[in-house]
Amino acid sequence: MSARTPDPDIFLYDTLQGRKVRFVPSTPGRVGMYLCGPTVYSDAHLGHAKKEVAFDVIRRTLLHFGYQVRYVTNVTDVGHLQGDADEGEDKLQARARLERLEPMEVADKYFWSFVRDMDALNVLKPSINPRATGHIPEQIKLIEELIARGHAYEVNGSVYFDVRSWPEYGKLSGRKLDEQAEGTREAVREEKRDPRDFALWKRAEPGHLMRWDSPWGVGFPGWHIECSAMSLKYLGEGFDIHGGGLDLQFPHHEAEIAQAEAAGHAFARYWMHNNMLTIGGEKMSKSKGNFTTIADVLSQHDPMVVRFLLVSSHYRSVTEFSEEAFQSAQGGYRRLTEALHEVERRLPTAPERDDPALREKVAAHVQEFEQAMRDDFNTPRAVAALFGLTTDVNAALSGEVGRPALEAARDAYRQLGGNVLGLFAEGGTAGPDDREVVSALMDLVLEARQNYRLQKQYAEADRLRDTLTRVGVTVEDTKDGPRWRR
RNA sequence: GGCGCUGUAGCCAAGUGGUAAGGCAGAGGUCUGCAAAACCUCCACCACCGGUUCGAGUCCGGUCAGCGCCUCCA
Repeated sequence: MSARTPDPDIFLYDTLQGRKVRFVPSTPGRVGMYLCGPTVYSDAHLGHAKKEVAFDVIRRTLLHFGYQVRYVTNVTDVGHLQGDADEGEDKLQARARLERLEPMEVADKYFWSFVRDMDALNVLKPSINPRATGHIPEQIKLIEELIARGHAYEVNGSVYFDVRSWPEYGKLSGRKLDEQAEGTREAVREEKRDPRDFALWKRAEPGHLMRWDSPWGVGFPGWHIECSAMSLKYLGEGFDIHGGGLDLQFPHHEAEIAQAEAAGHAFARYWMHNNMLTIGGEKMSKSKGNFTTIADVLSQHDPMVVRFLLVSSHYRSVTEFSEEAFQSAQGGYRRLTEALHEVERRLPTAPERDDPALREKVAAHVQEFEQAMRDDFNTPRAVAALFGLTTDVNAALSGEVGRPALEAARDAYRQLGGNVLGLFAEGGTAGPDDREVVSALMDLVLEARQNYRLQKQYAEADRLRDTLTRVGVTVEDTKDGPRWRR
């Protein structure tokens, strides 16, 4: 499947056009994707996980359908202020003071924390992972281009984008250029020609730690400019897909487009936005304080189950997170893995006989899955296809199944559930040595229990099983002998 | 207030006008020493009220409820 020609029939919802459109990359067979990454000043929460997994699945789907994908996602390690206008500390600096660290130590700490979370969730590493602080010259250059073209102006060492000079401002979010931005502080509003103008560069006040030289004096870049500069640098003019959270649509993405296009650069051709993750019906967010960090969740739950939960709803739908939803995901996920493991357990000793009926059913479910993913990456329908596959596979497994059909089933699980949805990462904290020891011990215990059972000493047999149950090991008696799992 | 989205079974969640996918939980059955897993069967007046249509969860209008963005937020 990896050598197939790129699939021409992928449809995705483009926020810019407000509808589902056929996806046609600018260069046949290749896709350039940019995703707005985290600001690394605190631990990532489940909302970030939803975004990262959503776009990871999109990337994996494109790979599955034969595209070569360059996936760029940034790290925002410049602390931005509370809005364009505020003075005082930025978020990184505030955190640094709290933790008695340098701002860049904070950035580094939470960057690596983010990397760990993503690894656990089986999110593929980005092709390129640029940091904002490493691209100050690129940002300055873009700002200079904007000034040269008359779309930006400098005031007191700060540079603002001139919204009124760019009529297309608002095209992504569908906002009219009526009066907005009432909340901007007076002092800064006076610097702006229009309250909706946004900062490209801010002069650094005396206490501000993160500062760089620029043509306009010592300062730091505005929030939006980094993404325009870095996406263009690594993906080129008119790259294919730009993604991010729905809450970034305005003003962040709107500003990104305006900056890039007003400077004369063709920008992203398709815009994709994931919806929010909610808890108790409300958006999980740092400012609301109703968040659960990824690390917290992973200390309690299997990361693959977390991923399964996220993938069980569509990326453009709100995902409700609750303990009950999680329990449900756990049950469903186990159903899939049990079937896959049974298929793989049988494979080495399977007869050569062909089972065309099962093979055809497997192929039909593969079709359903791919069709669902082609239709704006409809993961819930794709997951349903995996369950359909599982029902047919389990039914067949009640008898003897030949190797060709088992291989077809295994490939379906591995390629679709594994490669595309990313659900079957080989996790486990126990090292290979531990696993070997555990396996040997379990063989001994189960053998002992079988002896009790054969002698009808069920009390003893159950005592062994109960003890194992207490430590989280489930024992199952099957026609072929006992099995265990944890 | 402006713009936008959503309301589908106890819970989660799909749904391209033609008598409601899937999962979890639940009920009954098969299998089993008992269990577990698996399999079979059962389980929805699609928020409400109108309208369009031969036919609407799906289109249009209205009502109610909730949510998001407009300020940092994935």
